[in-house]
Amino acid sequence: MKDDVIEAIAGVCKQLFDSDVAIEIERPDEQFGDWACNVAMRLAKPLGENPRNIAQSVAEKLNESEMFESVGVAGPGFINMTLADNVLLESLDAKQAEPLNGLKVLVEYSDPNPFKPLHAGHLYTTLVGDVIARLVENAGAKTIRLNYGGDVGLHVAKSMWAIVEYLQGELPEKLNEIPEDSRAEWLGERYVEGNNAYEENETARAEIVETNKAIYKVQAECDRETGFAKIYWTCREWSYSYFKELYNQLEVHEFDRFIPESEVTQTGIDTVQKQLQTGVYEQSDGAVIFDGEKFGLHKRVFLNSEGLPTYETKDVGLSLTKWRDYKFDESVIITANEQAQYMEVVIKSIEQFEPEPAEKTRHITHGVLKMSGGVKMSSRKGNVLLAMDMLEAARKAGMQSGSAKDEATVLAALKYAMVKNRIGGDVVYDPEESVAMEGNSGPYLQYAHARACSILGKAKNAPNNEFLMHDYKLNESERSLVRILSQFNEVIEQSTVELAPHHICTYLFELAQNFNRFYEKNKVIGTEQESPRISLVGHYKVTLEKGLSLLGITAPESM
RNA sequence: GCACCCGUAGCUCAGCGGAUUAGAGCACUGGUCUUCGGAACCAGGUGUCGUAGGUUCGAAUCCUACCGGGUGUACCA
Repeated sequence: MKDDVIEAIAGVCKQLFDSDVAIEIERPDEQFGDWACNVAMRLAKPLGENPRNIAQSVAEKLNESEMFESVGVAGPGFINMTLADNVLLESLDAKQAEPLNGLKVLVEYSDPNPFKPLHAGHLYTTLVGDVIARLVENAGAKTIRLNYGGDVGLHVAKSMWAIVEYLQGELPEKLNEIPEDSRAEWLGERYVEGNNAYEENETARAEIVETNKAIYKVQAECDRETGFAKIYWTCREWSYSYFKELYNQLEVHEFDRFIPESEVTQTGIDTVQKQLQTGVYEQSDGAVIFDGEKFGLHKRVFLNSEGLPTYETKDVGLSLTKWRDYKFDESVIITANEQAQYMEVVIKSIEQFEPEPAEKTRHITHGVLKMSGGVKMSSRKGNVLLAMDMLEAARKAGMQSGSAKDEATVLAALKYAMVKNRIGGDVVYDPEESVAMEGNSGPYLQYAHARACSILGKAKNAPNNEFLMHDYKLNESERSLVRILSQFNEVIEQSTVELAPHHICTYLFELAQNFNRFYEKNKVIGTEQESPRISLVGHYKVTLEKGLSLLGITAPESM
């Protein structure tokens, strides 16, 4: 429909002014019509004519078309178009575009580290990533969900050191004493101990550095026999089980692949050493670095003076592993803001010797999740808000308010609160507000859906567009609903292109409000207009459901 | 110091070149009130769009400087 409108305007401009200007149209305020165009202002200069006069002649020409109910001129020279009802109604059946059809897109997100607590930020990044992956998949891409995590490295060493201290030796059998349901918590406590020891105690620090090397050795030798190795593998498994437990509870899409750091480390090291010969990386103070300053970026260490790989090198290994295994068309990586400039350096370095994957990588960064009330979360301290705590906070708020008693509603509340803001800024999470029945919330939308279902359940006939197509004269609130329904595909497309799911939230909320207005004014069941209105309600129901599903939110028929 | 992100109503945010009235939600005040599920609808008003310049027919939106907050800036991630 949008293309038809553009074509019509372009035709008129050609005819009237012999002009080939690119036509752009936008959705204006409802009071101005369905579409608005600013060509007149753009043509004013080249034609040396008053924009309002130009607009006037274009509008007159457009008015001859049956496509429009009316075309007018307003303000400095806007051409405002109101579509004929039947054109608007037909547009509801337009197929959704699949801008990524046939492409292979990797989406990496969540990325928790084994041996470390799953904090609230992981929950946020997981939900954001899940929605982005859904968007990409919906756009027709072959979508591969990746989850990368550090099963080697200093943070693991800190935990392993504290675990061995706790067990009073490399005694894997003593792990059996840890109750199954408190393993994750127990591991989290060990990480905090190890981390504190590393910062406060020099002896411990030295031991942890040794432990770090020992872990690399376990990996290199595929050691599964020594006590130390057994502890490592067991606790690593505990971590992964716990991640999956959280994902299950959040009802996010399954990952196609978990890529542990250990799997890509060697590729990274080999690559960095090879490119050290070519001069991409260079020696400096005993370390191997990439001098990003040549590109206006930072200098970064890739191999430290101990010869061990840093995260940079592992990310090089990860990128090349992705490229080798998938030959993707696009690779999306979702992390917190703090990694923005770091990632630029890593990608810039890869670009020097393997430009294709580097250019096809898109890094999206999000802000920090905060709890309302201003409790900050520091990943270094032990007293952080954990992912499960947040889920619990949502559940508790749901119970207390009585509005979100079941899990479906709690998840809707939590997920919606996480994605309704533009990605990038910090997010302040307020459990009570998220669970609220009023306002811009997940439960509000679920209710708006259930309400429509209730009407549909009472109808004599199933929704059928035939009834709408036969020159049905829409009243004001009906037309308003049709109008916003017709915008769905554009909103999805915009969200997909920008990878900005919050647009969908804004849209769905407006849609639901619009429907509620329609609902107030128009009785459906048992009226003369029952059939066409049922079709309208049916359309609305499907649209809302589709939109929610893109956000990973269920749309129950009743609540 | 340098780099990146952010500063819009009391609070949480959308808008990111256009329409002499800058929008939502929450909170606050009234009303609709036996409704196809009132978890709804309607009506009320708040803003130097961080500050100051600049570009433009037109700026919350683009540019520059400054102020304020956050993050990053070599062996953590």
